[in-house]
Amino acid sequence: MKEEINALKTIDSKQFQHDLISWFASEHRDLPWRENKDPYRVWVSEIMLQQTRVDTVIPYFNRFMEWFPTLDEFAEADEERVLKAWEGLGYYSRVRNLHSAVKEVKATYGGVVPDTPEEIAKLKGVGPYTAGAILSIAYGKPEPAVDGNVMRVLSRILLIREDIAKPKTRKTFEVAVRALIDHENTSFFNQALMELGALICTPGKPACLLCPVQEHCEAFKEGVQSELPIKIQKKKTRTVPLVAAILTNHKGEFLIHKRPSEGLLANLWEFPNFEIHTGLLAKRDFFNQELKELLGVTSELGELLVKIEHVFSHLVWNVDTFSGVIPTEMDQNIMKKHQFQWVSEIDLEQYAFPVPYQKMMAAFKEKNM
DNA sequence: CATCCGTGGTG
DNA sequence: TCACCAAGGAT
Repeated sequence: MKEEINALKTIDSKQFQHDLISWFASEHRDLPWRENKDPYRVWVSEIMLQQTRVDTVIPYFNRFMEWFPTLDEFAEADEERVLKAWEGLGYYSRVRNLHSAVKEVKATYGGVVPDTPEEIAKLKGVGPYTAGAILSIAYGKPEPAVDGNVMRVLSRILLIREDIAKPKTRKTFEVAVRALIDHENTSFFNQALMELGALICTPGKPACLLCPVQEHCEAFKEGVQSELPIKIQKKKTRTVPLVAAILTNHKGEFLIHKRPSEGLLANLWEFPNFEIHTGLLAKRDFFNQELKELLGVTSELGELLVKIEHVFSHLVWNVDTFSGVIPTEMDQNIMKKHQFQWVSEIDLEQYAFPVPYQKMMAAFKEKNM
């Protein structure tokens, strides 16, 4: 059963384009990635903005462009620096995929971001939204860039009641955008839809009285704007108990561990920690049992340093964190094999740590001050 | 298609 | 306090 978008038959698309783009031209925010149309800058900004607020992205984007001003320079950057640029932003596979894709662009396309849907869609981390965003914003191609904003805005304007949580629903909105998009200004049109969603047509109570396309909006006519979009999703987060320790040696160096290359927080660094799968032992004893089994050494742990609860999108960590020392020498081969390193306090700054471990270190420094 | 993948802001 | 969210993509 194919849903039909009835409102597409009656909407005045030319007038809609004009009202929307005129509003955007005068009311848009001055954001750093809007300084020019450099496809590389557009690309980086779109990846950063995935599931992430504008205010959060701005400082990261500015620093990223200082560190890696051009596509070529980013392609040559080393992995550790790349992860450091993303530290704290979350969804770290975004930047690993971006780095991989940029290297691909340099190698295959001479450093020029491709401008066709077929080529750009092949790049790692570039899905339907990002492909459309780069093509329309940087290259003026009439491609839809359907994100959460666009689905919310158009679900109201066109009275589309499909569940936007379902993957196939995006296709319905792509059809709508193709029917409405201004071929003379694809960049402003797509950005304006998103800007409208961010500033006026917001999730809770949209500011319809300020809306430049109010007269085109079916939901406003019916007074049902707050009921749209339809979105049903379930949420079941499991809680994972962990025990962690900030461990130092006689030189005052810290023991850190590089996480696996796949899965949660891939390739980032952490302090030694273990998931608790038995309640039989005291947490401190459990930690030492696991550490002994893994690295062949025993730590001397102090009192509990801090309890940390960290909420991810799909799970919760409960981490009991200790501080302690490892008084004995450790086998270099075992350390290397399991991706452990001793690093000085100064050198810790070179490594990318996810937020929960930053909290642990903050507590450690507070206590030892 | 459902699940995995971060973080900080908000009512 | 807590559910919901914010310019999604990979598997």
